Amino acid sequence: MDTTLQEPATGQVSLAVSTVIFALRPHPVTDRTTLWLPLVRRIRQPYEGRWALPGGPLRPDEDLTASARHTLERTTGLAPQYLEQLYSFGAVDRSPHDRVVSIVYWALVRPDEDARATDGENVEWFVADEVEGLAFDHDAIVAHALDRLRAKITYSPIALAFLTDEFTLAQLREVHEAVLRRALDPANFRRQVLAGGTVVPTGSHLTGTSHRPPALYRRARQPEENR
Amino acid sequence: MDTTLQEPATGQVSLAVSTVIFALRPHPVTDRTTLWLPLVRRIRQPYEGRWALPGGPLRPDEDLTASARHTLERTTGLAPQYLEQLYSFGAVDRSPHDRVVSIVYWALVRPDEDARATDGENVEWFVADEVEGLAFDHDAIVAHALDRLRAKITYSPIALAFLTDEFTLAQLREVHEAVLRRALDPANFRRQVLAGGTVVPTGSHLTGTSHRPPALYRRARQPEENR
DNA sequence: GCAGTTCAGGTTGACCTGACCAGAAGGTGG
DNA sequence: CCACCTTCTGGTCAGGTCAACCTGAACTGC
Repeated sequence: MDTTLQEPATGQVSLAVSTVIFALRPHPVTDRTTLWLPLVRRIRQPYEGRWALPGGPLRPDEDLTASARHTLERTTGLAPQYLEQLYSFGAVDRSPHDRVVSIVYWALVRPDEDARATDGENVEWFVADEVEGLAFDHDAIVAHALDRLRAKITYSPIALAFLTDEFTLAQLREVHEAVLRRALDPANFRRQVLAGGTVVPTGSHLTGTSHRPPALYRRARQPEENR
Repeated sequence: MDTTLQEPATGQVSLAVSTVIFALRPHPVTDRTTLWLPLVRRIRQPYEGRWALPGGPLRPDEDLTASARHTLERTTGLAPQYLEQLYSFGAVDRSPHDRVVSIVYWALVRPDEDARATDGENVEWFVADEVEGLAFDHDAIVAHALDRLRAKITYSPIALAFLTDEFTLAQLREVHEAVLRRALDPANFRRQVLAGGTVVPTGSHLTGTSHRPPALYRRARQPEENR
């Protein structure tokens, strides 16, 4: 239960659900859009004062995803656009003095939601690739989530979860570039995305730019959502 | 805890570890090698008399993988060649009257081990694609495990976990064909496998066959094992 | 020695990918 | 109004991958 442990359930295994929440924001130094995630400062032993993934104990009347959703609501005030189970961590020594198995979810937050997000108590956002020294085995969990996100964005249209309903191909490409941390050829990217059939043009164009107005796109009827 | 539930821990969430164990055996009708898995007959309510995945409660002093290993030992008497976490299932209504979260692993067993396997009590093997009517949500879990196996065999050398140390490319191809349920071109398969660099020729050949003796291969130094 | 079977390697064409080029279509500043 | 800049959008081209097919090699059994 990591963040809100009450008493050490001696001899018993307790179950927690934690969530790695990703959003895209400009990097404080380079100003390039990068992955951020919210962490919660621990106010109890063990690891008091250290940063940890948001989470809490699983309530008996609550589904796993519902628990992850509550965590998201509590820390960011948001309903996630995308939520998926990541992995379950259960090494006997991952928490001192008690035995905690954590089922970890990961979520993607859209920037428009992110803007109106309200940070909960003791919540602070960090650049995902720069976090370290977290409580428990959460460093490894964050690394695992980053791996999964970077792997999945190459074969799945999850990048759309970072965008609003209408977007330009340049914005979609920017999401990919931020996640993969490398530049992509605009022309090739365009061809691949359109061939995939996951987005369709709306017909209208974005105006007010200081260059040729780009076409707007919308996600196609999503045949399969998750996994 | 699915198989060995003692008392309904009222108001509490209990944690079980179950394992989907795959082995290759000839199909009883077509005689083609296909995927089999062992199931355990439930001797208690709920679902008394129904078949279920082998598993048991997680002990406080036991890692998740260790628990899955014990399950494997108990039901088949074997140490698995390959063991990986599949998914965690935790819907509130997946078990009547009590709340059970199951962390599910999947394992691959080599045929030579399989041959000397001893089936535990109330254990019986079934053709993986034909099981249905299992206890709890185990039908869905088996389907999930099959999906994962079929997806992963296309981009990962896990097929080797179904083979002994030395093998011919035809045997390796037979594993792929059994899992994917379709024939593969021998020449193309050969090229892909050799290009992948996951197997190396031993130099010797298999003799005693009624045709040209095929070369024997061995798995290369495995750089990354799991995941 | 011949038939049958499987191994092992080669060829071909379709397709995908990344790198690159060039015109189109807007705004901006003089 | 016009040169210029930026980005969008479509096209080409070389290299690699993959499936389908073909052919010779090597062994056993009759």
